[in-house]
Amino acid sequence: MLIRTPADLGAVIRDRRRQLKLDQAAFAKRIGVSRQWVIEFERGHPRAELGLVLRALGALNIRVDVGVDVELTTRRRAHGAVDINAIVDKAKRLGHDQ
Amino acid sequence: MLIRTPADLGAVIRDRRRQLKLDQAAFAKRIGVSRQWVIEFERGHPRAELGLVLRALGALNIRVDVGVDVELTTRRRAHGAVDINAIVDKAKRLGHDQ
DNA sequence: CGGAAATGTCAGCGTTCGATTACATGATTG
DNA sequence: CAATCATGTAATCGAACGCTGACATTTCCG
Repeated sequence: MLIRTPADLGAVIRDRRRQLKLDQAAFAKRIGVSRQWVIEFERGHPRAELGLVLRALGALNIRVDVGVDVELTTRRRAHGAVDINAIVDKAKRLGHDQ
Repeated sequence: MLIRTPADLGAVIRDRRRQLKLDQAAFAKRIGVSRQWVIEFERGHPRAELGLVLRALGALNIRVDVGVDVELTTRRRAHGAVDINAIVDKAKRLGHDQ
């Protein structure tokens, strides 16, 4: 999923956390933050600390990829799958904006 | 590129900023932070605010993608784009597990 | 229904962010 | 060399983070 805002990330994490059947307390403990933090972050807190965010993502096995727009930064996927995503992404971009 | 730590992100941004021939001051101004912030962030500051980080990435036209390992979670796009990704992802998922 | 579990809210508190300002070092170039 | 620009360092300071702990609310089953 394409991330644009902190709220996007919060939603992703919440979904994933539930998918893994973790409650906020267990999740918080696992990444070493308070339950409060989880609540605020899932709500899209824009000032959450980067390090904690990355820990949270890692704990849920969520991959973070960054790459420049069109050229360069070819990405490979975790499992030797098709790179159809790359193709699709490129197509979408050309068809839309930026 | 796969992001694991704040330092990874700092490096990406620094590279990209230079690629675009922006100095720290101009870059900082563009995203509405102090030059100090840029310095610390490029150095890998782990407690940088998520919102500012995303703004910085956006200002440099760096995409941020997140996704679960093999299975994936998402649907829900920011702007009405094709959901081919979802389809592809689902297909991949069916082929693998869960 | 009733109670437990999960989630959300509130209020204090120490710590630290990020802005600001000023100066120091580095690199480039005339 | 000297001037200029880019980058790094330092110190102050208000604002906000994230933690703790207690309570409220919602959700979920027996």
